[in-house]
Amino acid sequence: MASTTDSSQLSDRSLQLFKALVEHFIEDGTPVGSRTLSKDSNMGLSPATIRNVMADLEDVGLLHSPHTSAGRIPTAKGYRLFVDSLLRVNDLNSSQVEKIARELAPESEYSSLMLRASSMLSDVTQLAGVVMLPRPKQSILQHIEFVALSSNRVLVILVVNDREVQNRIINTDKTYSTSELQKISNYLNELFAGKDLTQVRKSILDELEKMKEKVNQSMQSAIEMAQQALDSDTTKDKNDDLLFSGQTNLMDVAELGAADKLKKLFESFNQKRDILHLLEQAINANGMQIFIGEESGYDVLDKCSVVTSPYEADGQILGVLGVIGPTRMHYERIIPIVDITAKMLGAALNSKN
Amino acid sequence: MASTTDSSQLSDRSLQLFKALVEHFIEDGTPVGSRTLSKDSNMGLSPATIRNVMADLEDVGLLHSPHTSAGRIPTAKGYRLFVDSLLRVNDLNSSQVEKIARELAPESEYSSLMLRASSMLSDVTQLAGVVMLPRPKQSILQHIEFVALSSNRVLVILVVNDREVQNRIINTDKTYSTSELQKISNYLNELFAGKDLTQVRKSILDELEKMKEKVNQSMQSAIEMAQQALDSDTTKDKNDDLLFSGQTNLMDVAELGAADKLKKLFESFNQKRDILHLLEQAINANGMQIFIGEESGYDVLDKCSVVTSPYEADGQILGVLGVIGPTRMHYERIIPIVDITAKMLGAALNSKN
DNA sequence: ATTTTGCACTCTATAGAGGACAGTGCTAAA
DNA sequence: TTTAGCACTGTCCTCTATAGAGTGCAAAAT
Repeated sequence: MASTTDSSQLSDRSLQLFKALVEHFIEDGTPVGSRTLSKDSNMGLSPATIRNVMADLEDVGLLHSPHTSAGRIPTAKGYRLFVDSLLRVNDLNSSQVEKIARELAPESEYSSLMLRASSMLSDVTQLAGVVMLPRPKQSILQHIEFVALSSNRVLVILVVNDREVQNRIINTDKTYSTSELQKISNYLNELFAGKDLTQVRKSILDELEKMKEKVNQSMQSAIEMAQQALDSDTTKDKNDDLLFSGQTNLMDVAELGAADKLKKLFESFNQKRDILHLLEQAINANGMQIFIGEESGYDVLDKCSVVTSPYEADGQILGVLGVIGPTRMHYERIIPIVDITAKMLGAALNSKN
Repeated sequence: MASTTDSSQLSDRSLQLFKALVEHFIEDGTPVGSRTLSKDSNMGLSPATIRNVMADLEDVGLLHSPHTSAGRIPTAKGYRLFVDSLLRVNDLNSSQVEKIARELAPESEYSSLMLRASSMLSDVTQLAGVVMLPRPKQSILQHIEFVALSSNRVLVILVVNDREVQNRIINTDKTYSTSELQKISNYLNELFAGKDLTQVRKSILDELEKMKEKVNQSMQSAIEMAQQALDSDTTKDKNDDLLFSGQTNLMDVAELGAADKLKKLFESFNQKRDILHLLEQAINANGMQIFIGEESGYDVLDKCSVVTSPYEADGQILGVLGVIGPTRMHYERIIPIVDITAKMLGAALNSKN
């Protein structure tokens, strides 16, 4: 078999034709035949010649024929070559850039900013957008506060990592007054503010140990409440850090029209698990990342490509964002959009500090 | 025209046949013909007789023929009659009740409880579930707290209505120390805690007026910060009080298979607006409410029915929940499920106080 | 040696014809 | 009032024929 997987052995002409074919297919969605390509490529080659080249390209696994008398379409491997080596990315026109910049204006609120990024991605690409929220490696406790609710219930508010506010309700054995709670807050803040949550948890255990010796009623209840507060620490639900939007855009993509396929895709959006895994891979690779069809390793993304880019502020990678669409997408348009969105989101977050 | 819209003039026999027809259609999904119905209804009537009755039922607008030689299917009006007068609701088997009770155990956290209610609805009905969160008519400010962030930025935390925590970031003209902020918090809490937010806003304006006379620096900055804090009051995003789940269940409902129709439906789930309006109607009606097809007034819900029930705690109606599915659904099964879910959710919320 | 022409061949998509089928409405008989 | 009989109508399925697109290969042309 001459099917060496190495595409570098292909002639320039072959590659040029291949590129023309992929571009045509992305535009059209129908298999491309030799006659069409002959006209389309403008290289003064007859269909017969093109046929020979195409047969070669099929041998190396870049093309595939749905059936004998159809034209040819790119395989996943073909798309890979196209995207990696052949593609010439569009410049964004300035009105689009402006639109993105406007949507991601730094003055907007944090959570709505992320939401906006996602919906903007889906809007301008007409595909599904996704943003993976920053997941802090450490959780620095900045402030803890207790608010008395009705009988024996206390609302705990934690400010973590300079921005994130968590709250939960704990049940206490007695009813605390506002001033009591304030004393407790003050005490705990003095003790724990600025420390990492895991560290805080450890300290709490230590303190409880000490308690056994010198008994100090108010201090003790403070520590106990802190323990209860951090005990049920949800530290942000793992499922809450993925923001989808524009899924419905995928509903009129013909390739995914199998209904059953689309349903599975939507379900995996809801469960988030698979997509999360994929994006976690993407966050570790530096820079833009493109997963094409089967090669992502997830069946549900069979005929889909995912274009991702990490976004960063202060030189730190915070998360990933991207779009999900059919393998047959306008990469030359999508890629720069994802790229610039990531950069602008980073910039917006940067100016927040 | 003899097409008096009043169905009470129909004979018992007609109604009985009508009921049998609807039941058959709900089971089958295919138009029901006279022959089928003759066997199915077990009334010893020949197809010809049945045909006569069916023609009458069509005249009154309860049935409809897709084309000359198809059987008949119920119209929206037909479903209405069926649901209102003919339907005999199933008893729930105890294992299902148990499952619901387990899912809605009162010990679980508030927000996850609501989420669970929604996903449970979609799970047991295999349709789309929706829960409208309680939207308090008044917002009683219970506690206000300021936390210093980095340079000139202050995190404001509002506790409203005994449970709900809002937070936002404001920019200040100077950097406040923690103790300064605490003083301000204390001052404002004393002044405003327990009052309604709209009332608080008014008071702030009054106070600012007074300021002009007796100048008190610290008080002034406190009031100004409060103003800023409440100014950008999002008071909960209107779009955040609808929880959907199981939308994908609708994807294999054949009636909605028109793809385009399904897309529009999904889009209206995302925008939430229409569904919200519908549920707002449902909250005002007392008790269970069923919207059938076109009669809801929203095109997107063309071939859909929405079964809703308000849920209440402490004798107060808090919100609505329900399921969305094809008009051709098993009402006798769905209705009691929605009903009991609403009751159990209410009970779970009740025991929270 | 490469490219092109010519040609037989293959597969798909589309349209039309025909029949099976389901169900109707109407008339006349029970 | 109900039923039987019957002609009629629309849908759906299957079969067939045909046009069209595209291929691969062999032989001719460059």
